[in-house]
Amino acid sequence: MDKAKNPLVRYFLSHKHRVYKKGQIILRAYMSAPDLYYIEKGHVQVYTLLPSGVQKIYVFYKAGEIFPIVMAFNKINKNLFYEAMDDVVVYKISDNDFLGFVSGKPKLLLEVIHRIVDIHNIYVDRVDNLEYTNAYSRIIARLLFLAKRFGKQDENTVIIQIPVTHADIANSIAMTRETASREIEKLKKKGLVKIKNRLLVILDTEKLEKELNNSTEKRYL
Amino acid sequence: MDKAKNPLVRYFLSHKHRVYKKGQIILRAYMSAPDLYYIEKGHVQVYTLLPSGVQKIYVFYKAGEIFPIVMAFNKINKNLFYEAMDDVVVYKISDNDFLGFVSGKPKLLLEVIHRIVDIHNIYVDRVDNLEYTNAYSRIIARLLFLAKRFGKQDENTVIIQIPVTHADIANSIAMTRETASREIEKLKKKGLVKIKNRLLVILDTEKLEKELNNSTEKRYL
DNA sequence: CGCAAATTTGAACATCGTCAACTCTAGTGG
DNA sequence: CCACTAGAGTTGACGATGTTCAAATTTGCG
Repeated sequence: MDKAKNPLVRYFLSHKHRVYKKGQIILRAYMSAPDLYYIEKGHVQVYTLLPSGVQKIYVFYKAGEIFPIVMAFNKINKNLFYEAMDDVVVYKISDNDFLGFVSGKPKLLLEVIHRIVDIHNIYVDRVDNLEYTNAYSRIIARLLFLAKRFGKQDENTVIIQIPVTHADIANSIAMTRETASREIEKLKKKGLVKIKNRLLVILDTEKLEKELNNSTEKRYL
Repeated sequence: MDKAKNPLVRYFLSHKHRVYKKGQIILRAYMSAPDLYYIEKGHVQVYTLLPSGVQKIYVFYKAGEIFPIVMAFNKINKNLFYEAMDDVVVYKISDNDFLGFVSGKPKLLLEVIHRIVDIHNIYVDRVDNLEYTNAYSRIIARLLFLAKRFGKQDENTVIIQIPVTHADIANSIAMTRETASREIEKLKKKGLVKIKNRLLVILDTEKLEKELNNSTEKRYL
């Protein structure tokens, strides 16, 4: 997505920017038609808070993405928190401004479609992920997903460039922190992943994919 | 969605219709740009086949819906089967015809957005559903979802008007058929659901929602 | 009526959640 | 530069829950 040439992004960039620090809530969407944000820098996590105080994480967003773009076209409202995961810079516009800007413009509407489809693909992946019934497979699937979405090639390893804790991972795949910890430990011992500078590193993506297939053999093969 | 007034649906209807019987595969999407179908009558289930032969069900579609609309805008391809669940009538157009027809037309593009968002909402629900860690909650959440999407009010009960087996339900929420059976049995004994004409009937939606809250108390309250 | 599909049930076993205690790490301030 | 602290991660024991496999039973359709 070339920012300079993209009218939708340019429209966001023509507004005032805002800066958030790790842990700050950028948006709490509980009513309809919340403002829309373009992420210039950093990562944002979306979660709902269960009565227990446990976070149920839906998605991680990264620079270049717009949220919550689906809500601009949705009647359904959920009580969601959008929280900065590191230093974040966003540009904000109102739901009305956004709809006004794209309305009647086929090219922009097509871009909106593609952006919604991108987010939809993330959810399809989530469903695939959550359908694995054993914790080991779920963790591997999650790591492969994070690598695909946030990974940076570094020689023949992939560094997952997003500051996620074990708790974050666990909260996003219906698992406890302890189990996530234990399963990641297994992967470390097998030489499939490691930690470097507080970031997860996948040492061999192909091997990890094979491990995922093997781990589901009992049930699925 | 008023068919007579809807240009997109009218466009589908101007093509030849096709009829399928229960169990027939309408579409097998494994390459890009598959044809698009408008469902005039009946239900269609989408699944992938795991190496074991087990079905992993993604979605159930009903009359008035278009599939696979997201694929028209997607680079990602999955090996999906679209199978008739009962007598189905569809109208088919090619991916190219579809894109040609909507391109440059803001009103149609907006309708496409809304249709994609509707499907997206189903997946969001799926994720919510799968995040429940105990089988009982997962079953209840699934039944409430099916009731919302396929339910017909009948006095003060809701009949789920789609021919799903226990295996179908189980395959869509990462559970074995046996467990689904046992959990549904619990619900029957509690007088929350029953079977009528091979269809699931929810006797009291509010009570069932309360039951869902109670069943998650330990973990979430 | 008979068959195939769908469902039910039981018992043994594996997995994961729970709880509690402990260790490690990075960042803070003296 | 070190001590302190809060957050993050690790580990073990135990029990609850769901899977597995096998067998019996029910259901609906031709």
